[in-house]
Amino acid sequence: MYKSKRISDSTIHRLSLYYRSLAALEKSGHQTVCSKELGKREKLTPAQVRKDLSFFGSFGTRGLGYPVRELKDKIAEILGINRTWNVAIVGVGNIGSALIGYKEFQKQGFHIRLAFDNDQRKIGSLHKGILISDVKELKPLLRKNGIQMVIVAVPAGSAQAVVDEVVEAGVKAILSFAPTNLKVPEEVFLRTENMAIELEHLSFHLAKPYYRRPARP
Amino acid sequence: MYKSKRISDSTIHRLSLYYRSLAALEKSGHQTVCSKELGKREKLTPAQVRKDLSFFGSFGTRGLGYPVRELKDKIAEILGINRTWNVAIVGVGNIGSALIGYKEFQKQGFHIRLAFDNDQRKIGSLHKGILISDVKELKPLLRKNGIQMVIVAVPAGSAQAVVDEVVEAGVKAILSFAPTNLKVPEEVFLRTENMAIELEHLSFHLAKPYYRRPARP
DNA sequence: GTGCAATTGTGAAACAGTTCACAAACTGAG
DNA sequence: CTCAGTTTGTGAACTGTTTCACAATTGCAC
Repeated sequence: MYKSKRISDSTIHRLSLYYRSLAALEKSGHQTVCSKELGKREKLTPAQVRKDLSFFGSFGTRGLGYPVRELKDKIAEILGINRTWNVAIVGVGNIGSALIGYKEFQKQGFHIRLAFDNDQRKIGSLHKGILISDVKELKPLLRKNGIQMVIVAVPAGSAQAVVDEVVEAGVKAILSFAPTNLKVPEEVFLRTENMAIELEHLSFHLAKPYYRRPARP
Repeated sequence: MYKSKRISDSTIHRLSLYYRSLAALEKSGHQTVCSKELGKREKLTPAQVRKDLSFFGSFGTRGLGYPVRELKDKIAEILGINRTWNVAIVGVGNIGSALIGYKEFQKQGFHIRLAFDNDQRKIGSLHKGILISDVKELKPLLRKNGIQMVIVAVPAGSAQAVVDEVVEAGVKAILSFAPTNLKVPEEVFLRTENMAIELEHLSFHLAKPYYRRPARP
C-alpha cells in the first residue's frame, strides 16, 4: 500500500531509468515485464525494482509482472513528465549553448523558452532558434513567461547573483552547472552538476592505490 | 590509521568538494582550516569531513585543524589530479562540442587531446583548436596518443559500438553522456551522466504530491 | 475446476553511510 | 611547566538503503 514517506534521491534516479527501459520495451512490443527483467536491464536486483515501485503503489500482477504501458505512464506521472515544463537557461557559453540544442530535453517535455546572457554580442541574436535576452531582463521575463525551472550555466563568480534573481522571480527549481556552492531558500529545490567532478571520479579510480573494486553481482 | 577499504562514491564526490573549498581558502590566504569551517562551506557536518579524510590518513593537528595547502595537495594526490590526463571525446554534437571548450577541464589537468565524429562535414575541421578525426580511426589513435579517459557523447544508438572500440583500445575509464545502458568489462570504470534525468529530478520535486521535503539542519 | 509455476508486495535482516561522543593530542597563555 | 581551551581521529550508535525470503496472488494448462 502507498505510504507517504521521504523518497530517496537514488529511488527517484532509478525511476528515470525504469522509465527509459519501459519506453524501449513498449517500442519493441512488450506487453508486460517482470522485476527480474527490468532489474537486469538496469543492473539492479529485482527486489530493488519492486521496492522502489512499492513506495508509490502496487502496479504489478502477481505471477505475471508489470504492464509496460501502464507502468511507464504511472512513472511519468510520478516524475511529473506527463506534461510540459517551461525552462529557461541563463548563460549561453559552452554548456548553456549545448543544452539549448539538446534534443533529449524536448523529447521529455522540457521546453527551453528563454535564454539569457550578459554578452552584448550575443544579446538579441538567435541561437538554435532561441532569442538570447539580456540577463538584466531576467526577473520580469521569467515571470512573464511562466518559467518553472531554470538552468544556470554561468561562471562560478556570477552564479549566486543569478540564482538570487531567479529565486526572487518565484522559480522553485534550479539546475546549476556552476562549480560553486549556492544558497537558496528552503522552499527552492537546487541541484548542482559539475562535469569536472565526474572526471575526477574517473581519475580517482585510475590513480589508485586507494580503493578496491567490489565484486560484481 | 589508514585502512584500505571500499571508499563510497559519496566520499569521493565530497573529496572533490573539499578540494575546491581548499583551493579557495588557499587563495584567500588561510593557513589552516578546521573540519567545522570546511563542513560549513560544503553544508556538511564536521564529523563527516573528518570521517572522509580519515579513510586516507590523518592529516590534521588536534587543537588546530588542517593545513590548507598540504591537505589540498593530499586530496589532489588521492583524486589523481596532481598530474595531467589525456582525454578524448567521441561525438562532436551539442554536448561533445561544449566539453571540448570547457575551461574547467584544462584547469584540473584534463587535457582534451582528440575528438572524433562520424560526420564527414566535421571530420578534418578544427573545433575550438582541436582537429576532428574520423571515428573509424578511433582505436589506433587512442592507442597512439596514450589516451587514458574517453568521454562518449554520441547518440544512444551508437554508444555501445563506440564503447566497445574504446575498451579494445585499452582505455580503462569512460564517461558517457549517452542516455542508454552500456556494457563494459569488469576492469573498466564507466560512469553515465544524463542531463535529462537531472531535469526529471527537478520535475519530480515540483510535481508533488509524493515526497515531503525533510527539515534542513 | 484444480494444481503448478511464476511473480509481486513487503516485513525483517543485512548492509552501508552518517552522526555522536569522547579520549588523545596539540596550542598558547601565564 | 601547567592548565584551559581546541580540535582531531575514531569506535559505537544511529539512520537510511538494499537485499532477503516468503506468504499471497494470479495465469495457464489440463
